[in-house]
Amino acid sequence: MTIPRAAKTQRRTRIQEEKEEQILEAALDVFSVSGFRGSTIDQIAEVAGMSKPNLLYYFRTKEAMHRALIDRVLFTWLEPLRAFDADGNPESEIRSYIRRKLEMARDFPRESRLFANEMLQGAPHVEDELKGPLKQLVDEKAEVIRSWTKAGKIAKCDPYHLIFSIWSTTQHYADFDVQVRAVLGQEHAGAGRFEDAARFLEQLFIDGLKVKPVPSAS
Amino acid sequence: MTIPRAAKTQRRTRIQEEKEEQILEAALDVFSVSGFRGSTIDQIAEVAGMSKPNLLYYFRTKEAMHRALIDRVLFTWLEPLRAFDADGNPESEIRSYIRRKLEMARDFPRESRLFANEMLQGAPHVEDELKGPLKQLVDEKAEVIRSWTKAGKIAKCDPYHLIFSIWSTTQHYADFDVQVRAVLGQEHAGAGRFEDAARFLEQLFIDGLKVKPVPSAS
DNA sequence: TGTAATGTTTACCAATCGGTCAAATTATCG
DNA sequence: CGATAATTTGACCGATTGGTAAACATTACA
Repeated sequence: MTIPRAAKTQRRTRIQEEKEEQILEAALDVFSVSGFRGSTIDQIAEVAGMSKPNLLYYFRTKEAMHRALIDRVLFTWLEPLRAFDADGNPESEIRSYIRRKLEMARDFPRESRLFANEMLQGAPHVEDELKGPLKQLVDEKAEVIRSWTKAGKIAKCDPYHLIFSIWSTTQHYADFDVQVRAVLGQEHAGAGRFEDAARFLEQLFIDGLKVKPVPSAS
Repeated sequence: MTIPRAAKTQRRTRIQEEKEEQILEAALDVFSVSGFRGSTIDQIAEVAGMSKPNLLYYFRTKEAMHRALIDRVLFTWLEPLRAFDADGNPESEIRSYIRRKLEMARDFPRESRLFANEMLQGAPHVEDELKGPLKQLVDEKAEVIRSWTKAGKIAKCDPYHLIFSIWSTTQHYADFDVQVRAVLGQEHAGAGRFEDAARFLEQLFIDGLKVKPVPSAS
């Protein structure tokens, strides 16, 4: 037998793991910038440093590569939300969630852009994951937040939109990095930018969610 | 003379205006979903309901079409920020800025996605506009906000990151519309979604920016 | 109306696209 | 070692890409 396609093998060899890793790494580079339609196998092959047919030996189609990449990244991407603890102190939980999301935007901007690209295109490849596992996780955490508002631990607010606003503000620093850099210019460049953003967002969300004193008569 | 290209004409005819409008409308449809690289002239031609060479009669290249589209959209897109009034009441200015941005995300989601796509790709076609006119406008408005914080009218905060967070939270509802829909599901669907988002964001930013009472001794 | 400028389309081009194939090369293991 | 399976690649395929040439159709206007 000449072609026992890598995907069909029972045990994955050392070479398979290495090469698949190498390919997905390159694919992340390319897909995260140009999206699915705008990326070509040749680009990925060049970045990966291997021939195009070699890529297609490990992933049968461009779509299979994209699929595998999204699946792998989606799990780790939701890690911070999963860590959200119902029993913790609301203020510190929200604070550390923002921190973690912001760190991910800083340390894994390509992953953030990969998803952003997918969303912009209407999520043709991941709509099921959104409506399934993602929605389920968010529903669960939204319930936690709602219990906090009902207990008077934080201000009354829509938990879903709270989550959306944390997602958007933090991921903005990865997805719109060019714009952020252009607007801030050289004067605010460097490592300080991350700390500035963290400080601002923590202040905004913590103060914005503090329980308001009931206005007394007069 | 056989080919006095439309672009070279001094006076624009009625047909030129109509067709260019028609083309840019279709281009917005396509570019906003697939980005520059992922979009094809054929797609745009089909949406516009005209032949490919006919498009290229009005815009010499795909890049020229994209360029013209961005230029036209960029101006109106910054309108809400331009309306930001230094002499107004801080709270109501911020509130109405959020409102306006959110309305734009609702009414012009394609324009929002067009920019998002461009940013994700590293803004290869608009970096100059970002570093020039955009930065200048933001610098100006940031100074207004800074004067408000110094006067004690709103809480001390970084004005740039405040603007970023308003941009990201509002545009999120256009750019990540699929995700928002998937997570909220049917129960929160419909027109109410917009009002929910507006209520949440106004609360978050207004309360988050209220001046904090100086903690007195003990 | 005539005619010159403007607008539109069919046919086409070279380059690139996703993907295949068979031959060549390398790793694995008895 | 030998042989079998796993890996890699150059050559290639039909379809699609951005764009052109030139013939054809329509409009504007004297």
